[in-house]
Amino acid sequence: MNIGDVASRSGLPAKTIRYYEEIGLIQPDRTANGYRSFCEADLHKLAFLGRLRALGFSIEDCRTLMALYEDEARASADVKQVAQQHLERIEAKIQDLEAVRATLSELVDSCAGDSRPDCPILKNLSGD
Amino acid sequence: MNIGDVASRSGLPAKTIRYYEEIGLIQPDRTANGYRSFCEADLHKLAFLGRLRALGFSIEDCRTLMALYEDEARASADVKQVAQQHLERIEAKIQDLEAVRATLSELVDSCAGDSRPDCPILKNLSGD
DNA sequence: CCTTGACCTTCCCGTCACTGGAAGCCCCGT
DNA sequence: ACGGGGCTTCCAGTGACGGGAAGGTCAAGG
Repeated sequence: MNIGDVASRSGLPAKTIRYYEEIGLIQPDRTANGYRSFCEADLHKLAFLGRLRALGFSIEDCRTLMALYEDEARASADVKQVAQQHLERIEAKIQDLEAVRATLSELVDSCAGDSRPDCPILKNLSGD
Repeated sequence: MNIGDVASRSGLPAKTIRYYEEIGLIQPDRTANGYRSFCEADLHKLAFLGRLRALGFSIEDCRTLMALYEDEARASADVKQVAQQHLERIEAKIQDLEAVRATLSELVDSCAGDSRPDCPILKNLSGD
């Protein structure tokens, strides 16, 4: 398979696949003409990476999880720990965003939103 | 005031303040020796920017809001629109993160997290 | 008067995970 | 033989800074 094939089959852009090779997440073969040559296992890995990234795992987490994925002697506890930590980061981020949403929501509601210049949003944010 | 003073009084790092000058958000004076010289209005603007950034507004939004803040003839509707759009982006992001949280949470719960290699997390994410 | 140390300046590189684009090779169909 | 699409590498840019180097400036202490 050429890169275009794995790109369409994995849903990842070709650019991203080249980048993943560059940083060592995958090691596709090369044909005589210099083209990358992907096997089914490569495709499988790329799909795996795509799902990890869609869940917001960092590239470093992906590297760790990929190593665990390929390690037949892994302990599931190691996988769980990475996922758990990521879950905690996600939950913290949700909390932050909810605080922002609450503040913004109040500000938006407090503003008439008409043609007059008086604006409680600016008033509040500029320090009263 | 030198940059160190406004940094500690605004809570923004000096690096950030220089950056804000570089991109035109503020225009502090200079003294004869080349040092930036900030007035109270500059400090006020920086505090304003700090609050906007803490709410997650982009620099471009900050630029717009700063212009509206300085425009005595603004319409509050323009301010409200910027805030409203940002609120919508925040809400969309919260939704995304909550979907991720739900998925991750299920995965984490499904994994025994012991010394054995069997891992529903990897199984699920690698495509069953 | 000299030095020390804290402050200031600019400049350049690094972050993270790509994305866009240029220049050039390769392969297939007509 | 040629045109068009796909492939290659390399370089630059993204957003919003942060780290650190090299060097100028200022106030206080010896």
